[in-house]
Amino acid sequence: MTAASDTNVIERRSLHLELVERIRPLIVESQLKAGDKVPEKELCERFRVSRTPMREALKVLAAERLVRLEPNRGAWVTKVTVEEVEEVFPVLGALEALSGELACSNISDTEIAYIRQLHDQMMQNYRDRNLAEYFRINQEIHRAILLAAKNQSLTNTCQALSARMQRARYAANLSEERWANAVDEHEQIIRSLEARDGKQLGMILRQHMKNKQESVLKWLRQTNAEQNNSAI
Amino acid sequence: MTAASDTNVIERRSLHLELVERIRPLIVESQLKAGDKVPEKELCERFRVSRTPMREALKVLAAERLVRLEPNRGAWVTKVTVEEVEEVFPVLGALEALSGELACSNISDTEIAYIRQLHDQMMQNYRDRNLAEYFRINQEIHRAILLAAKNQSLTNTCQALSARMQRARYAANLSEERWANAVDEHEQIIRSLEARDGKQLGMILRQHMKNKQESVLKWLRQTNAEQNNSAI
DNA sequence: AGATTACATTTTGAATTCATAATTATGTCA
DNA sequence: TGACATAATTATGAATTCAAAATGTAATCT
Repeated sequence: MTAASDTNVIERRSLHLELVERIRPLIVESQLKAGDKVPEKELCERFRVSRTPMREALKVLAAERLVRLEPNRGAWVTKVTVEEVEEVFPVLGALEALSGELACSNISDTEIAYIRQLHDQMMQNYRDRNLAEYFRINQEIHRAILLAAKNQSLTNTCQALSARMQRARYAANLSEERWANAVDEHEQIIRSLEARDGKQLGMILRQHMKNKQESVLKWLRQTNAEQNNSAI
Repeated sequence: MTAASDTNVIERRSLHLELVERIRPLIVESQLKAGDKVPEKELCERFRVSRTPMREALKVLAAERLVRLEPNRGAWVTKVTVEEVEEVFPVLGALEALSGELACSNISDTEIAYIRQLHDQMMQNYRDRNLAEYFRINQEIHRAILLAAKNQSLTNTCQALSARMQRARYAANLSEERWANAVDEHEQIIRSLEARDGKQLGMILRQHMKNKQESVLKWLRQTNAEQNNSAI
Protein backbone atom coordinates (compact mmCIF):
# COMPACT_ATOMS: atom_id res chain seq x y z
CA MET A 1 0.00 0.00 0.00
CA THR A 2 1.53 3.27 -1.13
CA ALA A 3 0.94 6.67 0.38
CA ALA A 4 -0.72 7.68 -2.88
CA SER A 5 -3.68 5.31 -2.50
CA ASP A 6 -5.92 8.15 -1.45
CA THR A 7 -8.98 6.79 -3.20
CA ASN A 8 -11.85 5.62 -1.01
CA VAL A 9 -10.64 7.74 1.88
CA ILE A 10 -13.72 9.36 3.33
CA GLU A 11 -13.07 13.06 3.66
CA ARG A 12 -14.26 14.26 7.01
CA ARG A 13 -14.49 17.92 7.72
CA SER A 14 -14.43 20.01 10.82
CA LEU A 15 -16.73 22.88 11.53
CA HIS A 16 -13.97 25.43 11.72
CA LEU A 17 -12.70 24.60 8.21
CA GLU A 18 -16.20 24.75 6.87
CA LEU A 19 -16.50 28.20 8.41
CA VAL A 20 -13.16 29.37 7.01
CA GLU A 21 -14.31 28.42 3.54
CA ARG A 22 -17.68 30.10 3.99
CA ILE A 23 -16.39 33.32 5.52
CA ARG A 24 -13.37 33.78 3.24
CA PRO A 25 -15.53 34.50 0.16
CA LEU A 26 -17.67 36.85 2.24
CA ILE A 27 -14.52 38.89 2.78
CA VAL A 28 -13.07 38.53 -0.73
CA GLU A 29 -16.41 39.50 -2.26
CA SER A 30 -16.81 42.37 0.20
CA GLN A 31 -20.02 41.14 1.81
CA LEU A 32 -17.96 41.72 4.92
CA LYS A 33 -16.45 45.10 4.14
CA ALA A 34 -12.85 46.12 4.66
CA GLY A 35 -12.48 48.01 7.91
CA ASP A 36 -15.67 46.60 9.40
CA LYS A 37 -15.81 44.66 12.59
CA VAL A 38 -16.44 40.96 12.07
CA PRO A 39 -19.85 40.35 13.64
CA GLU A 40 -18.91 37.19 15.53
CA LYS A 41 -22.25 36.64 17.23
CA GLU A 42 -24.20 37.33 14.06
CA LEU A 43 -22.09 34.87 12.06
CA CYS A 44 -22.52 32.24 14.80
CA GLU A 45 -26.28 32.62 14.54
CA ARG A 46 -26.21 32.65 10.76
CA PHE A 47 -24.26 29.39 10.53
CA ARG A 48 -25.81 27.90 13.69
CA VAL A 49 -22.53 27.19 15.40
CA SER A 50 -21.18 28.07 18.80
CA ARG A 51 -18.40 30.55 19.33
CA THR A 52 -15.66 27.93 19.64
CA PRO A 53 -15.42 26.83 15.98
CA MET A 54 -16.16 30.38 14.84
CA ARG A 55 -13.25 31.75 16.82
CA GLU A 56 -11.00 28.97 15.52
CA ALA A 57 -11.97 29.97 11.99
CA LEU A 58 -11.22 33.63 12.68
CA LYS A 59 -7.75 32.67 13.89
CA VAL A 60 -7.08 30.90 10.59
CA LEU A 61 -8.40 33.87 8.60
CA ALA A 62 -6.14 36.10 10.68
CA ALA A 63 -3.17 33.91 9.70
CA GLU A 64 -4.19 34.57 6.09
CA ARG A 65 -4.35 38.29 6.92
CA LEU A 66 -7.94 38.59 5.78
CA VAL A 67 -8.92 39.65 9.27
CA ARG A 68 -6.97 41.26 12.05
CA LEU A 69 -7.48 40.20 15.65
CA GLU A 70 -7.32 42.89 18.26
CA PRO A 71 -6.98 41.26 21.65
CA ASN A 72 -10.06 41.90 23.78
CA ARG A 73 -11.58 43.98 21.02
CA GLY A 74 -12.54 41.40 18.40
CA ALA A 75 -11.79 40.73 14.74
CA TRP A 76 -11.75 43.33 11.96
CA VAL A 77 -11.76 42.85 8.21
CA THR A 78 -8.40 44.12 6.96
CA LYS A 79 -8.25 46.88 4.39
CA VAL A 80 -6.26 46.76 1.17
CA THR A 81 -3.62 49.43 1.66
CA VAL A 82 -1.22 51.08 -0.77
CA GLU A 83 1.71 49.63 1.18
CA GLU A 84 0.27 46.14 1.00
CA VAL A 85 -0.40 46.38 -2.75
CA GLU A 86 3.15 47.58 -3.32
CA GLU A 87 4.42 44.60 -1.34
CA VAL A 88 2.16 41.81 -2.50
CA PHE A 89 2.07 42.47 -6.24
CA PRO A 90 5.81 42.01 -6.79
CA VAL A 91 5.57 38.70 -4.92
CA LEU A 92 2.59 37.68 -7.04
CA GLY A 93 4.51 38.76 -10.12
CA ALA A 94 7.43 36.47 -9.30
CA LEU A 95 5.06 33.60 -8.54
CA GLU A 96 2.97 34.09 -11.70
CA ALA A 97 6.19 34.16 -13.71
CA LEU A 98 7.15 30.84 -12.14
CA SER A 99 3.69 29.47 -12.80
CA GLY A 100 4.07 30.44 -16.46
CA GLU A 101 7.43 28.70 -16.71
CA LEU A 102 6.21 25.54 -15.03
CA ALA A 103 2.96 25.54 -16.99
CA CYS A 104 4.87 25.57 -20.29
CA SER A 105 6.82 22.51 -19.14
CA ASN A 106 3.86 20.58 -17.81
CA ILE A 107 0.76 21.66 -19.70
CA SER A 108 -1.22 19.19 -21.84
CA ASP A 109 -2.70 19.93 -25.26
CA THR A 110 -6.15 19.64 -23.75
CA GLU A 111 -5.33 22.24 -21.12
CA ILE A 112 -3.95 24.60 -23.77
CA ALA A 113 -7.09 24.13 -25.85
CA TYR A 114 -9.23 24.98 -22.82
CA ILE A 115 -7.26 28.15 -22.13
CA ARG A 116 -7.44 29.13 -25.82
CA GLN A 117 -11.19 28.75 -25.61
CA LEU A 118 -11.34 30.94 -22.50
CA HIS A 119 -9.10 33.46 -24.24
CA ASP A 120 -11.37 33.70 -27.28
CA GLN A 121 -14.44 34.06 -25.07
CA MET A 122 -12.72 36.80 -23.12
CA MET A 123 -11.85 38.64 -26.33
CA GLN A 124 -15.46 38.51 -27.43
CA ASN A 125 -16.44 40.06 -24.11
CA TYR A 126 -13.80 42.74 -24.66
CA ARG A 127 -15.28 43.58 -28.04
CA ASP A 128 -18.74 43.66 -26.41
CA ARG A 129 -17.38 45.87 -23.63
CA ASN A 130 -18.76 43.39 -21.08
CA LEU A 131 -16.41 44.23 -18.25
CA ALA A 132 -17.82 41.91 -15.58
CA GLU A 133 -17.68 38.82 -17.76
CA TYR A 134 -14.28 39.84 -19.15
CA PHE A 135 -12.98 39.95 -15.59
CA ARG A 136 -14.44 36.61 -14.61
CA ILE A 137 -12.86 34.82 -17.57
CA ASN A 138 -9.61 36.71 -17.06
CA GLN A 139 -9.34 35.29 -13.55
CA GLU A 140 -10.23 31.85 -14.80
CA ILE A 141 -7.37 32.01 -17.35
CA HIS A 142 -4.83 32.89 -14.70
CA ARG A 143 -6.19 30.12 -12.52
CA ALA A 144 -5.94 27.63 -15.39
CA ILE A 145 -2.30 28.52 -16.02
CA LEU A 146 -1.58 28.17 -12.32
CA LEU A 147 -3.22 24.74 -12.25
CA ALA A 148 -1.31 23.72 -15.39
CA ALA A 149 1.91 24.41 -13.49
CA LYS A 150 0.94 21.42 -11.34
CA ASN A 151 2.53 22.66 -8.18
CA GLN A 152 0.18 22.58 -5.21
CA SER A 153 2.37 24.74 -2.99
CA LEU A 154 2.61 27.37 -5.69
CA THR A 155 -1.16 27.25 -6.15
CA ASN A 156 -1.81 27.65 -2.43
CA THR A 157 0.66 30.48 -2.01
CA CYS A 158 -0.66 32.38 -5.03
CA GLN A 159 -4.27 31.96 -4.07
CA ALA A 160 -3.67 33.14 -0.52
CA LEU A 161 -1.99 36.31 -1.76
CA SER A 162 -4.53 36.81 -4.55
CA ALA A 163 -7.42 36.53 -2.11
CA ARG A 164 -6.07 39.52 -0.23
CA MET A 165 -5.72 41.55 -3.41
CA GLN A 166 -8.95 40.46 -5.08
CA ARG A 167 -10.92 42.56 -2.66
CA ALA A 168 -9.72 45.54 -4.65
CA ARG A 169 -12.63 45.85 -7.03
CA TYR A 170 -10.72 48.14 -9.29
CA ALA A 171 -12.54 47.06 -12.45
CA ALA A 172 -14.77 50.13 -12.54
CA ASN A 173 -11.63 52.21 -12.65
CA LEU A 174 -10.08 50.47 -15.69
CA SER A 175 -9.36 53.02 -18.43
CA GLU A 176 -9.98 52.17 -22.08
CA GLU A 177 -6.25 52.48 -22.62
CA ARG A 178 -5.27 50.12 -19.81
CA TRP A 179 -7.93 47.67 -20.91
CA ALA A 180 -6.56 47.67 -24.46
CA ASN A 181 -3.05 47.08 -23.11
CA ALA A 182 -4.23 44.22 -20.89
CA VAL A 183 -5.92 42.62 -23.88
CA ASP A 184 -2.71 42.97 -25.86
CA GLU A 185 -0.76 41.33 -23.03
CA HIS A 186 -3.23 38.49 -23.04
CA GLU A 187 -2.64 37.94 -26.75
CA GLN A 188 1.03 37.55 -25.94
CA ILE A 189 0.23 35.24 -23.05
CA ILE A 190 -1.78 32.81 -25.14
CA ARG A 191 0.85 32.91 -27.90
CA SER A 192 3.73 32.09 -25.54
CA LEU A 193 1.68 29.38 -23.94
CA GLU A 194 0.82 27.75 -27.25
CA ALA A 195 4.50 27.98 -28.20
CA ARG A 196 5.31 26.54 -24.77
CA ASP A 197 7.89 29.29 -24.33
CA GLY A 198 8.22 29.34 -20.56
CA LYS A 199 10.81 32.12 -20.21
CA GLN A 200 8.77 34.38 -22.45
CA LEU A 201 5.49 33.61 -20.71
CA GLY A 202 7.11 34.22 -17.34
CA MET A 203 8.33 37.65 -18.43
CA ILE A 204 4.98 38.65 -19.86
CA LEU A 205 3.07 37.52 -16.79
CA ARG A 206 5.41 39.46 -14.53
CA GLN A 207 4.97 42.60 -16.61
CA HIS A 208 1.21 41.98 -16.74
CA MET A 209 1.18 41.88 -12.94
CA LYS A 210 3.18 45.10 -12.74
CA ASN A 211 0.62 46.86 -14.90
CA LYS A 212 -2.20 45.41 -12.87
CA GLN A 213 -0.54 46.77 -9.75
CA GLU A 214 -0.61 50.25 -11.24
CA SER A 215 -4.30 49.90 -12.06
CA VAL A 216 -5.07 48.75 -8.54
CA LEU A 217 -3.04 51.56 -7.01
CA LYS A 218 -4.84 54.11 -9.14
CA TRP A 219 -8.18 52.70 -8.01
CA LEU A 220 -7.04 52.57 -4.40
CA ARG A 221 -5.81 56.15 -4.34
CA GLN A 222 -9.08 57.29 -5.86
CA THR A 223 -11.13 55.28 -3.39
CA ASN A 224 -9.08 56.61 -0.48
CA ALA A 225 -9.43 60.17 -1.75
CA GLU A 226 -13.21 59.74 -1.96
CA GLN A 227 -13.71 58.17 1.44
CA ASN A 228 -10.67 59.72 3.10
CA ASN A 229 -10.47 57.21 5.90
CA SER A 230 -7.23 55.96 7.34
CA ALA A 231 -5.71 52.55 6.94
CA ILE A 232 -5.71 49.36 8.96
CA MET B 1 -2.91 61.57 12.89
CA THR B 2 -1.58 59.28 10.17
CA ALA B 3 -1.99 55.52 9.99
CA ALA B 4 1.75 55.19 10.47
CA SER B 5 1.76 56.57 14.01
CA ASP B 6 2.17 53.08 15.46
CA THR B 7 4.51 54.16 18.22
CA ASN B 8 3.28 53.88 21.81
CA VAL B 9 0.70 51.26 20.84
CA ILE B 10 0.77 48.67 23.59
CA GLU B 11 1.11 45.26 21.97
CA ARG B 12 -1.28 42.85 23.59
CA ARG B 13 -1.04 39.18 22.86
CA SER B 14 -3.42 36.29 22.96
CA LEU B 15 -2.64 32.88 24.36
CA HIS B 16 -3.15 31.11 21.06
CA LEU B 17 -0.55 33.28 19.29
CA GLU B 18 1.88 32.73 22.10
CA LEU B 19 1.34 29.02 21.69
CA VAL B 20 1.79 29.14 17.90
CA GLU B 21 5.14 30.85 18.38
CA ARG B 22 6.22 28.38 21.04
CA ILE B 23 5.14 25.23 19.25
CA ARG B 24 6.34 26.21 15.76
CA PRO B 25 10.03 26.00 16.74
CA LEU B 26 9.37 22.70 18.47
CA ILE B 27 8.29 21.36 15.09
CA VAL B 28 10.94 23.12 13.00
CA GLU B 29 13.68 21.94 15.35
CA SER B 30 12.21 18.44 15.45
CA GLN B 31 11.50 18.35 19.16
CA LEU B 32 8.12 17.30 17.90
CA LYS B 33 9.10 14.78 15.26
CA ALA B 34 7.66 14.51 11.76
CA GLY B 35 5.00 11.82 11.65
CA ASP B 36 4.37 11.92 15.38
CA LYS B 37 1.05 12.69 16.92
CA VAL B 38 0.90 16.13 18.54
CA PRO B 39 0.45 15.43 22.26
CA GLU B 40 -2.30 17.96 22.87
CA LYS B 41 -2.87 17.15 26.51
CA GLU B 42 0.84 17.07 27.30
CA LEU B 43 1.39 20.45 25.63
CA CYS B 44 -1.56 21.91 27.53
CA GLU B 45 0.00 20.79 30.80
CA ARG B 46 3.45 21.97 29.76
CA PHE B 47 2.26 25.49 28.94
CA ARG B 48 -0.45 25.49 31.63
CA VAL B 49 -3.26 26.38 29.28
CA SER B 50 -6.63 24.82 28.63
CA ARG B 51 -7.46 22.98 25.44
CA THR B 52 -9.25 25.93 23.85
CA PRO B 53 -6.25 28.16 23.03
CA MET B 54 -4.14 25.07 22.31
CA ARG B 55 -6.60 23.86 19.72
CA GLU B 56 -6.79 27.34 18.20
CA ALA B 57 -3.00 27.31 17.88
CA LEU B 58 -3.06 23.89 16.21
CA LYS B 59 -5.53 25.18 13.66
CA VAL B 60 -3.15 28.01 12.76
CA LEU B 61 -0.21 25.59 12.53
CA ALA B 62 -2.35 23.40 10.29
CA ALA B 63 -2.94 26.40 8.00
CA GLU B 64 0.86 26.69 7.83
CA ARG B 65 1.00 22.97 7.02
CA LEU B 66 3.30 22.22 9.91
CA VAL B 67 0.67 19.92 11.35
CA ARG B 68 -2.16 18.02 9.77
CA LEU B 69 -5.53 17.76 11.47
CA GLU B 70 -7.34 14.48 11.14
CA PRO B 71 -10.95 15.03 12.19
CA ASN B 72 -11.74 13.07 15.35
CA ARG B 73 -8.22 11.66 15.40
CA GLY B 74 -6.10 14.62 16.43
CA ALA B 75 -3.15 16.56 15.03
CA TRP B 76 -0.02 15.05 13.47
CA VAL B 77 3.29 16.66 12.68
CA THR B 78 3.63 16.63 8.89
CA LYS B 79 6.57 14.93 7.24
CA VAL B 80 8.83 16.51 4.64
CA THR B 81 8.12 14.49 1.52
CA VAL B 82 9.94 14.27 -1.81
CA GLU B 83 6.86 15.66 -3.54
CA GLU B 84 6.70 18.61 -1.17
CA VAL B 85 10.41 19.41 -1.58
CA GLU B 86 10.05 19.30 -5.35
CA GLU B 87 7.13 21.71 -5.09
CA VAL B 88 8.30 24.13 -2.43
CA PHE B 89 11.91 24.68 -3.49
CA PRO B 90 11.07 26.12 -6.91
CA VAL B 91 8.70 28.52 -5.18
CA LEU B 92 11.37 29.45 -2.66
CA GLY B 93 13.81 29.85 -5.54
CA ALA B 94 11.58 32.37 -7.28
CA LEU B 95 11.01 34.24 -4.03
CA GLU B 96 14.69 34.31 -3.07
CA ALA B 97 15.49 35.61 -6.53
CA LEU B 98 12.98 38.40 -5.97
CA SER B 99 14.41 39.06 -2.54
CA GLY B 100 17.87 39.42 -4.12
CA GLU B 101 16.57 41.85 -6.72
CA LEU B 102 14.71 43.96 -4.18
CA ALA B 103 17.57 43.82 -1.71
CA CYS B 104 19.97 45.28 -4.29
CA SER B 105 17.57 48.18 -4.82
CA ASN B 106 16.90 48.87 -1.18
CA ILE B 107 19.88 47.77 0.86
CA SER B 108 21.91 50.26 2.89
CA ASP B 109 25.71 50.29 3.16
CA THR B 110 25.41 49.29 6.80
CA GLU B 111 23.33 46.25 5.89
CA ILE B 112 25.84 45.24 3.23
CA ALA B 113 28.67 45.59 5.73
CA TYR B 114 26.79 43.38 8.18
CA ILE B 115 26.25 40.69 5.56
CA ARG B 116 29.90 40.92 4.49
CA GLN B 117 30.86 40.33 8.10
CA LEU B 118 28.56 37.30 8.34
CA HIS B 119 29.99 36.03 5.07
CA ASP B 120 33.58 36.24 6.30
CA GLN B 121 32.64 34.53 9.55
CA MET B 122 30.91 31.79 7.60
CA MET B 123 33.98 31.27 5.45
CA GLN B 124 36.16 30.92 8.53
CA ASN B 125 33.79 28.23 9.75
CA TYR B 126 34.03 26.54 6.36
CA ARG B 127 37.82 26.46 6.63
CA ASP B 128 37.46 25.08 10.17
CA ARG B 129 34.95 22.51 8.92
CA ASN B 130 32.52 23.68 11.61
CA LEU B 131 29.34 22.57 9.89
CA ALA B 132 26.85 23.53 12.58
CA GLU B 133 28.07 27.11 12.87
CA TYR B 134 28.46 27.38 9.09
CA PHE B 135 24.82 26.47 8.74
CA ARG B 136 23.63 28.89 11.37
CA ILE B 137 25.42 31.83 9.75
CA ASN B 138 24.32 30.69 6.30
CA GLN B 139 20.68 30.95 7.38
CA GLU B 140 21.35 34.33 8.96
CA ILE B 141 22.78 35.61 5.65
CA HIS B 142 19.71 34.56 3.71
CA ARG B 143 17.53 36.12 6.36
CA ALA B 144 19.52 39.38 6.22
CA ILE B 145 19.10 39.57 2.43
CA LEU B 146 15.40 38.91 2.81
CA LEU B 147 15.08 41.68 5.39
CA ALA B 148 17.09 44.04 3.19
CA ALA B 149 14.44 43.53 0.48
CA LYS B 150 12.12 45.42 2.86
CA ASN B 151 8.98 43.63 1.80
CA GLN B 152 7.03 42.24 4.73
CA SER B 153 4.76 40.06 2.60
CA LEU B 154 7.77 38.53 0.89
CA THR B 155 9.41 37.92 4.26
CA ASN B 156 6.31 36.25 5.67
CA THR B 157 5.75 34.07 2.63
CA CYS B 158 9.38 32.96 2.47
CA GLN B 159 9.60 32.23 6.16
CA ALA B 160 6.43 30.16 6.13
CA LEU B 161 7.73 28.01 3.29
CA SER B 162 11.24 27.85 4.76
CA ALA B 163 9.90 26.67 8.10
CA ARG B 164 8.40 23.64 6.40
CA MET B 165 11.66 22.84 4.65
CA GLN B 166 14.00 23.63 7.53
CA ARG B 167 12.90 20.49 9.29
CA ALA B 168 15.01 18.62 6.75
CA ARG B 169 18.21 18.43 8.74
CA TYR B 170 20.18 17.46 5.71
CA ALA B 171 23.42 19.01 6.93
CA ALA B 172 24.94 15.71 8.00
CA ASN B 173 24.48 14.56 4.43
CA LEU B 174 26.34 17.47 2.79
CA SER B 175 29.20 16.15 0.62
CA GLU B 176 32.56 17.93 0.56
CA GLU B 177 31.93 18.65 -3.09
CA ARG B 178 28.49 20.18 -2.55
CA TRP B 179 29.79 22.16 0.38
CA ALA B 180 32.59 23.58 -1.76
CA ASN B 181 30.08 24.52 -4.45
CA ALA B 182 27.80 26.18 -1.93
CA VAL B 183 30.69 28.22 -0.62
CA ASP B 184 31.55 29.25 -4.16
CA GLU B 185 27.95 30.30 -4.74
CA HIS B 186 28.12 32.38 -1.59
CA GLU B 187 31.20 34.17 -2.88
CA GLN B 188 29.16 35.12 -5.94
CA ILE B 189 26.24 36.16 -3.75
CA ILE B 190 28.25 38.61 -1.67
CA ARG B 191 29.96 39.96 -4.79
CA SER B 192 26.65 40.63 -6.59
CA LEU B 193 25.24 42.19 -3.47
CA GLU B 194 28.20 44.52 -3.00
CA ALA B 195 27.91 45.43 -6.68
CA ARG B 196 24.16 45.89 -6.11
CA ASP B 197 23.56 43.81 -9.23
CA GLY B 198 19.99 42.65 -8.60
CA LYS B 199 19.46 40.59 -11.76
CA GLN B 200 22.71 38.73 -11.17
CA LEU B 201 22.00 38.15 -7.48
CA GLY B 202 18.54 36.89 -8.30
CA MET B 203 19.90 34.37 -10.77
CA ILE B 204 22.55 33.11 -8.38
CA LEU B 205 20.10 32.75 -5.49
CA ARG B 206 17.72 30.82 -7.68
CA GLN B 207 20.48 28.45 -8.79
CA HIS B 208 21.68 28.21 -5.20
CA MET B 209 18.21 27.11 -4.18
CA LYS B 210 18.09 24.54 -6.97
CA ASN B 211 21.31 23.00 -5.70
CA LYS B 212 20.06 23.04 -2.15
CA GLN B 213 16.95 21.22 -3.33
CA GLU B 214 19.14 18.45 -4.71
CA SER B 215 21.02 18.17 -1.42
CA VAL B 216 17.80 17.96 0.52
CA LEU B 217 16.37 15.37 -1.85
CA LYS B 218 19.51 13.25 -1.53
CA TRP B 219 19.24 13.44 2.25
CA LEU B 220 15.53 12.72 2.15
CA ARG B 221 15.86 9.67 -0.07
CA GLN B 222 18.60 8.34 2.19
CA THR B 223 16.53 8.95 5.31
CA ASN B 224 13.51 7.30 3.74
CA ALA B 225 15.59 4.32 2.63
CA GLU B 226 16.90 3.91 6.18
CA GLN B 227 13.57 4.18 7.94
CA ASN B 228 11.41 2.94 5.10
CA ASN B 229 8.24 4.48 6.38
CA SER B 230 5.55 5.91 4.19
CA ALA B 231 4.67 9.54 3.75
CA ILE B 232 2.16 11.83 5.30
C1' DA C 1 -23.60 72.38 27.44
C1' DG C 2 -19.46 69.56 28.02
C1' DA C 3 -16.55 66.86 30.84
C1' DT C 4 -16.17 63.27 34.40
C1' DT C 5 -17.32 59.60 37.11
C1' DA C 6 -20.04 55.53 38.47
C1' DC C 7 -22.55 51.80 37.22
C1' DA C 8 -24.88 48.40 34.00
C1' DT C 9 -24.47 45.80 29.86
C1' DT C 10 -22.13 43.52 26.36
C1' DT C 11 -18.23 41.32 24.43
C1' DT C 12 -14.22 38.74 24.68
C1' DG C 13 -10.81 35.08 26.14
C1' DA C 14 -10.26 31.00 27.98
C1' DA C 15 -11.66 27.16 31.19
C1' DT C 16 -14.96 23.77 31.77
C1' DT C 17 -18.41 20.58 30.53
C1' DC C 18 -20.61 17.20 27.76
C1' DA C 19 -21.83 14.22 23.84
C1' DT C 20 -19.72 11.48 20.51
C1' DA C 21 -16.03 9.07 18.18
C1' DA C 22 -11.95 6.41 18.52
C1' DT C 23 -9.05 3.43 20.90
C1' DT C 24 -7.89 0.01 24.13
C1' DA C 25 -8.99 -3.79 27.13
C1' DT C 26 -11.60 -7.77 28.19
C1' DG C 27 -14.32 -11.70 27.36
C1' DT C 28 -16.15 -15.34 24.29
C1' DC C 29 -15.92 -19.06 21.34
C1' DA C 30 -14.07 -21.82 17.44
C1' DT D 1 -4.11 -19.78 20.52
C1' DG D 2 -6.37 -16.13 17.77
C1' DA D 3 -10.39 -14.04 15.44
C1' DC D 4 -14.20 -11.54 16.73
C1' DA D 5 -17.59 -9.09 19.63
C1' DT D 6 -18.43 -6.16 23.48
C1' DA D 7 -17.44 -3.19 27.28
C1' DA D 8 -14.41 0.36 29.46
C1' DT D 9 -11.49 4.09 28.74
C1' DT D 10 -9.69 7.92 26.53
C1' DA D 11 -9.55 11.61 23.17
C1' DT D 12 -11.87 14.80 20.40
C1' DG D 13 -15.20 18.46 18.80
C1' DA D 14 -18.01 21.73 20.08
C1' DA D 15 -21.35 23.97 23.38
C1' DT D 16 -21.53 26.16 27.59
C1' DT D 17 -19.93 28.75 31.41
C1' DC D 18 -17.46 32.28 33.81
C1' DA D 19 -14.19 35.95 34.85
C1' DA D 20 -12.18 39.94 32.99
C1' DA D 21 -12.13 43.61 29.71
C1' DA D 22 -14.43 46.81 26.92
C1' DT D 23 -18.28 49.51 25.85
C1' DG D 24 -22.43 52.07 26.63
C1' DT D 25 -25.45 54.84 29.62
C1' DA D 26 -26.93 57.70 33.22
C1' DA D 27 -25.89 60.76 36.92
C1' DT D 28 -23.14 64.42 38.64
C1' DC D 29 -20.44 68.39 38.56
C1' DT D 30 -18.41 72.59 36.73
